Amino acid sequence: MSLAPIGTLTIPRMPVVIPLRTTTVCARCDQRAVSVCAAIPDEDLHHLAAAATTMLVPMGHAFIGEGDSANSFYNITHGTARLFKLLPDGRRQITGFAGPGTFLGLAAHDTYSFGAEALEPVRLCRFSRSGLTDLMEDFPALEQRLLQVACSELVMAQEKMLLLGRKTARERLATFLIGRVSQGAHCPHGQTQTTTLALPMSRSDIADYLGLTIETVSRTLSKLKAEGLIALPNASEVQLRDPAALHAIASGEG
Amino acid sequence: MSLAPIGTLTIPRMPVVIPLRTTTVCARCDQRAVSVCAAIPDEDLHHLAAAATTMLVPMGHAFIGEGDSANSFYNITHGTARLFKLLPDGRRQITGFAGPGTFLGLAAHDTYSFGAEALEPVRLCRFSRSGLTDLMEDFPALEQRLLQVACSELVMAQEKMLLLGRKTARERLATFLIGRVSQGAHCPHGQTQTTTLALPMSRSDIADYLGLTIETVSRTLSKLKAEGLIALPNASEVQLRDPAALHAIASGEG
DNA sequence: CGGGCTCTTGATACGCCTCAATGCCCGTGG
DNA sequence: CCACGGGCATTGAGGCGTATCAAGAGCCCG
Repeated sequence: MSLAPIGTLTIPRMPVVIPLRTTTVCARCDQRAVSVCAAIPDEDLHHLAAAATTMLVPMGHAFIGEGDSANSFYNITHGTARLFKLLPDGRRQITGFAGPGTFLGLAAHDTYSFGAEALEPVRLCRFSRSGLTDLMEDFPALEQRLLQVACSELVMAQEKMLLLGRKTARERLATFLIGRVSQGAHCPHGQTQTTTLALPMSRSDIADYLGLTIETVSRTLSKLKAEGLIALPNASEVQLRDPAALHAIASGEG
Repeated sequence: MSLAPIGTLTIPRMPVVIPLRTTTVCARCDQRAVSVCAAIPDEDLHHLAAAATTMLVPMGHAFIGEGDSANSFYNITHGTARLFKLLPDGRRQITGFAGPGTFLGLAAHDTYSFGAEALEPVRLCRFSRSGLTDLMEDFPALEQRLLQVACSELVMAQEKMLLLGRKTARERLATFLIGRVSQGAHCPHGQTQTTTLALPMSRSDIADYLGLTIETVSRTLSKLKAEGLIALPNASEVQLRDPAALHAIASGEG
């Protein structure tokens, strides 16, 4: 198997996705309500299931390669993936983290303009390009839904441009943390008043997401901690002690 | 009229668009072939014309306000506009320059997530939200076209994130110049071998587009000029003396 | 309990920003 | 037609924020 160096890590190249079974059960999918699949009415679910294939991607493995021909679309049902673009010398920009309910593949013409790797073990539904096209013809609501999704992505992309082009490291981290809350990254055992949220990604991922280095991410988080705005129980968890203040910083008023 | 300070300039707020006439002639529109309107067949053009209103926006004036309720969609037929987002303290990120054929308004939910101002005198077609919705119901091809446009915008947005997050000033300028070529910003009187392209935007606009300052933009252009990669006949024109080298720099190999 | 990893922290360097002055272009008015 | 003035662009000097280089701390897992 060929290996592609990503920072200090080597990520196995495709094909690495593991087909689980060809009969996908959409009726029992707990992500259907929040995903594009909600556009298909209950009585027609068998059409959807026929077009989809459930797959499992091991942690750390790629399932979309930047530049590969875009033959498939994906819908994540479990786990988180990082989406990214690379420069020839290895510089990486993570364009987003895709969690359950996320539809992937819109940002593609003939080839994918981004890569995708599983941050955690990822389960997803795969649709062939032709299969999805057929579905869209039969269910116009699906196409409307995809347009909504694309518009929503576009709004987030512009927000991200503002962050990368004009915000300071401190503002970027605050924006990232506040954004995680609205994305529903709450920690399962978060019981207290203060919002506890999970960071399934490494500092390196956060850095490449925010256009910074791991050192700056670490330093900035430490500073926010010293100021009492956040707490860091461990490297993969953050407690927001003062969400209002963080929000102010994120929007450029801090 | 209320004024909003943008840098050293004051931009008149809406309403500033000037309705030209209610009867829009789509059949004679020279932008139809390249715009979303191409999705409407010739024999149904009267439906399109009925839904559209032609408008003229004076140079420097705003026609979309960030945060305004998104009641309209626009299709630019002449001139160039800048699209941008602002931070409370005035920091600005220009997300894109919209030229003839560009469809505007996709990146909107209930309110616009960006502002738009005419860089040059701009002529555009305005569609009401309901009017466009009706058109999409009658002409599914229009919705497909909008989805294509959205996907294309998404690809460009991700490219821009890579630029803002990971490229140097030199690489950003090279990317900008090369990008202008493919956007067809060739100078009308560009007759020589070397590509001459027009820069209708100010250095300030370029800086806010690339996440830099005007000084860095100016310095970097001067350096590229000193190296013989470009020529600067005047402030609003650039000649690409070595497009190949610029392309290499833009993609991170320079 | 050790090895290897990520994360953190420190010292220094560099690229871009900020502040400031000069130059250029172009429209205006004498 | 040319002198003047204002705005934008260019160029220079210095400072700041983040990157880079380097070392140590914490954590996970065998």
